[in-house]
Amino acid sequence: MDTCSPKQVNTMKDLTTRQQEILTFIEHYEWRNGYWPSIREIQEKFNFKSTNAVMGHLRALERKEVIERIPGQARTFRINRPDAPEMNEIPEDATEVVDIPVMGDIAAGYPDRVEPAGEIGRLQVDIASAGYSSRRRSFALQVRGDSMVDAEIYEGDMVVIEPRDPHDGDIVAALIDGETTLKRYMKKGNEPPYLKAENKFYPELYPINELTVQGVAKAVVRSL
Amino acid sequence: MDTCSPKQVNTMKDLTTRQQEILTFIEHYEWRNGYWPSIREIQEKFNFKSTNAVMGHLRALERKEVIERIPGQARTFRINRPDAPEMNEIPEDATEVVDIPVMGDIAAGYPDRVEPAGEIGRLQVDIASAGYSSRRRSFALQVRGDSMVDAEIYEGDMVVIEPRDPHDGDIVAALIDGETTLKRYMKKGNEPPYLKAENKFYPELYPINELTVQGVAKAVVRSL
DNA sequence: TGTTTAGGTGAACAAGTGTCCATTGTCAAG
DNA sequence: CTTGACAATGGACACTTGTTCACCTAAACA
Repeated sequence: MDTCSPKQVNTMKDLTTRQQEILTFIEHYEWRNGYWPSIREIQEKFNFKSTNAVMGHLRALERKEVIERIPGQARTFRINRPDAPEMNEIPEDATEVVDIPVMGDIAAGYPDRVEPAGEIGRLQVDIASAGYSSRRRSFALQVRGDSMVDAEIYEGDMVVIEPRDPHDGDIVAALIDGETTLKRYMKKGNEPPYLKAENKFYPELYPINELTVQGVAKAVVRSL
Repeated sequence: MDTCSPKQVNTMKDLTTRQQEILTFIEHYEWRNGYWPSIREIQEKFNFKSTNAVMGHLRALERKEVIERIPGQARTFRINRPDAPEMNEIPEDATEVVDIPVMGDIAAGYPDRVEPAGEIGRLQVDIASAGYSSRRRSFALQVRGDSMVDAEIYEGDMVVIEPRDPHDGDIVAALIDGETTLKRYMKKGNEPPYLKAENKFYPELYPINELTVQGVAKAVVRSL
């Protein structure tokens, strides 16, 4: 796909060739090893004399929102792949399928406290059709409550959730009053974020803390 | 070696309950976060007062060849799952899964006359979650138009269609004016059946003949 | 000509993190 | 009773690793 065109045509966004190389290495490393590289491993791969060379590129990638990192913690990358194709442009290899556990009884806790046996089923959605970006981590929830009817999500729907930090406008799975419900995540500028129900009969605002948001909704599946 | 105790039946191999818990946590953590936990994060999760409690269990898991680790390196796990399903294949405990072609340009003809090459993608939904009843010949459609907004089905949604005779109240894929749209199939008693758009701005009734109805909608999938 | 941006060097620090030692306790098997 | 596997405490050490500060080069830009 990406042939070496003379122009500075980057695969995604406005990544520099170097930045793209770094990103590719990180992705490949994880693919091969199952865990992420350390800064110094990246340094070594590119024969940098200083770890700060790597740091600079990572900072750039973070600024361009291509990757996410947990400050101070080793080997913790997250890659934001905007390669989730639009509905109409499903690639040829779209048969790639992800197996998603349906966490039915999630209300009492967080996903990582839910026993695997707690699944009420499994949902299989191919990457393209569900807007899947990372093949791990995601799970599905069955919607309880009517807090999102104004966003056309109804009780009983299955929502594919990808655990990641939300951005303004995302629909998120939020733990409120011990129950996981869907809310719209709103964050304007430097103001504190808040959650908003898409139902005119619900209170507009909800309190939010670090533990509230469990993930971002990527797709809806409804049985008729 | 093998102490054939009558009880203590562990999920896999001969893992202790505690070891199984640790393993499960590690797997869950990675599945949720995309990277592996540190020793101290495991310690914290289980309220151990010492990291060495974790070390003991990890050593045991390594000895039993359930996990692998790279000595001295942070957050580098490998999990040997003898039952690990391939990325694309469906685990045994999953409900039956159907592979559905997404027929994008279906308006001009009937589903069974459409070439497989006409697919714009594939959708994989398991039977339970999509209310799938028959695995034959089903296909998916991307909704164009707003004829079903009052039934909470919107433009861009993917609808799983099962070709069969409709019953009263079913949502059907109907060929009207050379385009496939969704309509509600109505048949009361001995009266002739008719189709009804679930949009108050559309005409209520549509003509119907044998060839009009292409199938019955079984599920909706929507990307967010 | 000064300024910005990308890319990089070098060195040092501090927090994150894996590892190890010595000890305690429980419980089932021999 | 002894032995060994399992479980856990407590503290300490040293390597791994992310981070930062100061400084450099080159190209692009206005």
